[in-house]
Amino acid sequence: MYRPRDTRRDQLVAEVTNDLRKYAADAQQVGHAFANLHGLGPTDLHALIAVMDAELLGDPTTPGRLGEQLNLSSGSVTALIDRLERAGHIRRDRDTADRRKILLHYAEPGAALAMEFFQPLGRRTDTVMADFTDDELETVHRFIAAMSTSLRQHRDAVRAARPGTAPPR
Amino acid sequence: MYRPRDTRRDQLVAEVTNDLRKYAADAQQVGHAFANLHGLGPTDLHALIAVMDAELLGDPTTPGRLGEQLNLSSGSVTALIDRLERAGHIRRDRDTADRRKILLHYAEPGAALAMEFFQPLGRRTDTVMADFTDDELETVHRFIAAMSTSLRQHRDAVRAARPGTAPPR
DNA sequence: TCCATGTATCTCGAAAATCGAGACTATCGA
DNA sequence: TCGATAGTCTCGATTTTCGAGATACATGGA
Repeated sequence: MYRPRDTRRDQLVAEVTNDLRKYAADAQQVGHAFANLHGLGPTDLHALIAVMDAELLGDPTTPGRLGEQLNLSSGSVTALIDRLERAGHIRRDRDTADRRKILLHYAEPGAALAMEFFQPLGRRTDTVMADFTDDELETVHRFIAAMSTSLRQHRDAVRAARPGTAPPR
Repeated sequence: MYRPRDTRRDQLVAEVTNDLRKYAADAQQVGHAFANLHGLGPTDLHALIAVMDAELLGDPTTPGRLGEQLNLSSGSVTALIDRLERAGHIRRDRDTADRRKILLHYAEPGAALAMEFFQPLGRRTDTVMADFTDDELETVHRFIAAMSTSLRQHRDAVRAARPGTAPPR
């Protein structure tokens, strides 16, 4: 079978694949920088992001869900939350509806630090986006969203094949 | 000053920003799935990715560089490499040019597992890319590369602002 | 050549994070 | 009300990481 190589198409696919890997690595580095600045371990960083994400979506996490996301045992989650609460990054609130649950909220000292850290980054990314037309951003949106979907499908397929890990909820 | 809200533009920017965050989170989940499948901790996973990346670029890492990337002390790096070597994922080779250095290579049992895991994902992403024209992929490439650059600039700016070492955990 | 200095990795004891089974409390359905 | 279940926490054991030396090789100058 004939497989054309070195076409523009091949090169583009390779470049985009590479871009994605590099982007993920760079994002991680930025996270690391933030964590180091505030004396946080890698787990603490991921936890903060998860808590913030959930709160932005209007659906605060609980220790249980956090543990699933980060693949931590319940004991580790308790220790983790203790740490973050002691450091002033998050706050525990009991759910008024189901009083077994604890809702995790971003607390003030930490939120302010995060703002200070990420605001300059936001300005940079705004500048980048200014170089793209609406239609181009639409294309980017379509692409990344589709890639995300692929990732999730792959993850679910893998989990289904080996029922060792927690299935999706 | 008048700031238009809810324009298509605003919505696009918000969507893309959200896409990027979600993509990073999904990629992380996939990594987690792989790690769980093979009994690897989060550090081990990052280390494997770094080793593989470096090798693909034709410039194998060393324990020292790995420690910098993962923010690990030299002692932890040694333990980490011991672990991965014992599990058959990587291999130590002494550099013939500078015999103080150790070059880290992907070893066979681990490489095969990674292939098996990621090949289906590659097929999925190929399918996604097939839905985009060359020009669209070019746009995506330009966008992600520019975003990566922003991330690195931000990271460097932050590092420059706070020289010296990270505060203690 | 020889020595001083610097770089790269490893050793080892102490500290920290994580695990996992069990306890405790709250909720929900019968 | 009672039993089953869900969500979180406690605590001892295990794993991972830290960080200060120790060791080995490299490099440059006297």
